[in-house]
Amino acid sequence: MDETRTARRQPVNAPTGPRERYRQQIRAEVQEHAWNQLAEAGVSGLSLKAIAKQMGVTAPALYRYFASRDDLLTELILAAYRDLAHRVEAAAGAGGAPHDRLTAIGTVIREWARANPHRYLLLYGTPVPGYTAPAEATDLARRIFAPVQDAFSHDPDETLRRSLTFWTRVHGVISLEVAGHFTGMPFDPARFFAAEVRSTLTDLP
Amino acid sequence: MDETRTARRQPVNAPTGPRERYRQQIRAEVQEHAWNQLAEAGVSGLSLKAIAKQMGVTAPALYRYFASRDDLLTELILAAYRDLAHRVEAAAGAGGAPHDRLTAIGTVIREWARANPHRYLLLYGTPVPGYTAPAEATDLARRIFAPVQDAFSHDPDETLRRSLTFWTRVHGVISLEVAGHFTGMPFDPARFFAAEVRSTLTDLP
DNA sequence: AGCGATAGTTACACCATATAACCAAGGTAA
DNA sequence: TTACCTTGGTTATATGGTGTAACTATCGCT
Repeated sequence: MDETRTARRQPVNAPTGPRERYRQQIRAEVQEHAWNQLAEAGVSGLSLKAIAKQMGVTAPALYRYFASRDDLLTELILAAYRDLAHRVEAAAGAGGAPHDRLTAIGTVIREWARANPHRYLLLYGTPVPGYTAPAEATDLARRIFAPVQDAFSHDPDETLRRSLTFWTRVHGVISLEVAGHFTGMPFDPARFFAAEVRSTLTDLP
Repeated sequence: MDETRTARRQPVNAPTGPRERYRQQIRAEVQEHAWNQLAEAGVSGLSLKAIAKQMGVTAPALYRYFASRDDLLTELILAAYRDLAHRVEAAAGAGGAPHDRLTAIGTVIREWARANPHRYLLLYGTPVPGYTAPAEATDLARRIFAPVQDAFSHDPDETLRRSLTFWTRVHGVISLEVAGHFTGMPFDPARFFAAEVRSTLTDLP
């Protein structure tokens, strides 16, 4: 292996040439189109061929950038996890009393889910058939859950139970809402969600 | 139209000849195989061709029984709704105090969901892309929700709020559990679910 | 200036849905 | 009982998806 020659001029982990820049740009463009397809046709409607057509290239060309359709899907999932994790951490990091932080966390999750229903359902909805999440996905899932646990850390014996309660209740409302199971029902999901978070926090000391 | 001739001997709405019996039998057999495929490969792995192969016929033959893959899926969804509706109604119909009925309802839903995760996620998970539920589906969904509302009917002003709270909390735990989001976490989902139902009922007078 | 890696192409194998046209058989009625 | 015709099955085909192989052109780099 003559890696030494390249390694001498480049720190190996930063392969940033014009080619690599172009590559990342194409990858980003593919993911952009993929999100649109996902929003319109769902995960089963995600088609590399259709994306290729929209980009004006043939389908096999995209296999230079993503090993498979599942590979693209994995990257989309990881990107969604990262996005949500950042927002949750930002909401929690703003400080304040634990209950205020939790309210902020719940709010930011719901708003993110409403803005990107397909993204939320991609993470917490029906799992894809034989797909197994990569390690980074579970790491990110933990990072999203961690601020909740942190806010309940004053009583270590009850931290997990309270965190789970908060999570499952928040998810219960959001998932049914973004899946459209509230349509036609005479109530305001936003008010209901706020009330649910509030009552959860007062019931969980 | 010469419908009069056939209508004279048969009451039209009961077409029960040898042909019709065979037809229903084949339809049932297809749905049987479909459930297995659904359990193994998810909704996107449901393949008419594969079912046909398992049944020893060619794929186009099945189009005599189901107009399309979506049509088959619709029937599966309706069958799942009917099954769950029957069980919930049975659990609620057993009588007892409202809180006992609600506990029975929650338990039966969770057990049904754990026994048929794909069925539960088919009803309450990520909705299929362009698919719109038929009227009977929404009717059945209401029938499942009705016993909950009935158990909270003592205070009409609060019935909907309490019913929604019960539903979203039950769904929050079950959906995350059957989607596998609890795997690796150090707690017992059954105990947690029971505690969540109990605390919900004591918090909702 | 020229070498070599890389992005794109076409061609193909495979699988899926769905339709059309055709054939065989079984139920039904005279 | 026989003749009809409805119905279930077939093959052939159009369409569209994933993914691989082989080839070509071009662009970056030395």
